[in-house]
Amino acid sequence: MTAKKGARPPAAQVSVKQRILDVAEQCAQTRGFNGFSYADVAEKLLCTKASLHYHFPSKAELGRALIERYHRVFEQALEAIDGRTNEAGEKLRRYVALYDSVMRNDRMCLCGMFAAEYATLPAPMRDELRLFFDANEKWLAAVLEDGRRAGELAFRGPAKQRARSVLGALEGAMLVARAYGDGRRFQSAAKQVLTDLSVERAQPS
Amino acid sequence: MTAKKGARPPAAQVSVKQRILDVAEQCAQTRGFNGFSYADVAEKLLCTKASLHYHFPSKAELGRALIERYHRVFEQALEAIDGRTNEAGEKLRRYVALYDSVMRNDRMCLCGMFAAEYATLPAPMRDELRLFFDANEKWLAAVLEDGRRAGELAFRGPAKQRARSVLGALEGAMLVARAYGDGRRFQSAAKQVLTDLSVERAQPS
DNA sequence: AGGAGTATATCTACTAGTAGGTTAAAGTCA
DNA sequence: TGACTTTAACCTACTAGTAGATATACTCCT
Repeated sequence: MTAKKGARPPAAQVSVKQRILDVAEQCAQTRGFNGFSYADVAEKLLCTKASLHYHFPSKAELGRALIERYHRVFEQALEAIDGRTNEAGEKLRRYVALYDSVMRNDRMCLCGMFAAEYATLPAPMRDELRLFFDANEKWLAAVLEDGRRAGELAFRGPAKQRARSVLGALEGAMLVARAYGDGRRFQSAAKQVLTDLSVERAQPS
Repeated sequence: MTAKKGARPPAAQVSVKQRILDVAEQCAQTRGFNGFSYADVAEKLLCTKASLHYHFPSKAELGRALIERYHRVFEQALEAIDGRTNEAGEKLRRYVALYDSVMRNDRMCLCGMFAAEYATLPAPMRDELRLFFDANEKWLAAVLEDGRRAGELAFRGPAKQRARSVLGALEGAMLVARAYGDGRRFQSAAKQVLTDLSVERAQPS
């Protein structure tokens, strides 16, 4: 342990919470919400369970905070994409790259993982989870609609529905790929999602 | 309980195991492998945990048996499809209907659920799980390849890769749809998967 | 036909370990 | 001093799994 006893400077308060979330997030993304415990996090952080309970009184609150932060960071990434390009195809490629970076860290999307455990989640986590998916679908639908209008993308039906199936396809590709420990499975599926949306459907693979 | 003590006729042995698997399967598909316990199953079956351990000594063995049976039943369903039609598009529609019936029972695909928990599963379950996905991909790839050759389906790249992305898209669509308790989300995504493969891409959705 | 023996199936009662969570005391620092 | 943070020690509930008793039924032997 780096410091065995006592308080840290108040400026460090944020940092401690962040580090707890960092470790809990890694656990949650690899093992699921029901697959890790306060004891697991405490061990990795070299602190006691009680200390964790000080910052996050209940596991439900910890889980809710995990989704909230994940959502926030993701939203910032989407804004960054919007600020970097106006081309729909490029936006989608960068969107997929976000998922790909998760896979490269040997993780599953936090919210995809939690979606599987949905029936066992406390209500606050469920609500927070849907907000994440809603935001993803909203952003995707806007990109798809703009891309179609600009002639950059081609697909049929409402953009909202397309957005949902794109999101589902990416989450599902991660899900299965992880059972094979093979990120290429995800990448291959992701590429097909993009190809299916592009006007010039010509890539041989 | 109908009979509190003692043995049942040997013919009942199979039936008891089946009933245990039935209940455990329902639990696993709704709550995940880490989301239910022997106690949960025992309560629903009106028997004791010890009785369950008699039939399935460890939870790992119970889980393995769950996947094995699920795989077997699924394989039979695929054979039934093969025996009923030779048209690739029709086969795919019936394949999707298998997933849809799972959703209609308010469940997630057993193996999709377990895939999320992959990192926490005992080795025998992991192996059994991959066999299920392998079999699905193999069947799908054959249908896709045949359908393309017959001019019934249109897609680019290796059929095997397409099969994987179709499987992933369906699993992912279930995953997310469950968070909204809305089977139509799955149905809409599934329809798009089929449309993307059909030669006459014309449905307005 | 009547046991004896064996296999099946279940029970009660228990173990060791882990889950999330609480308490009271104490350390640390502005 | 007083707010903040951490700790040791504990609690209750639950986890998978085990031990041993017991009830039933089938089979084989006399």
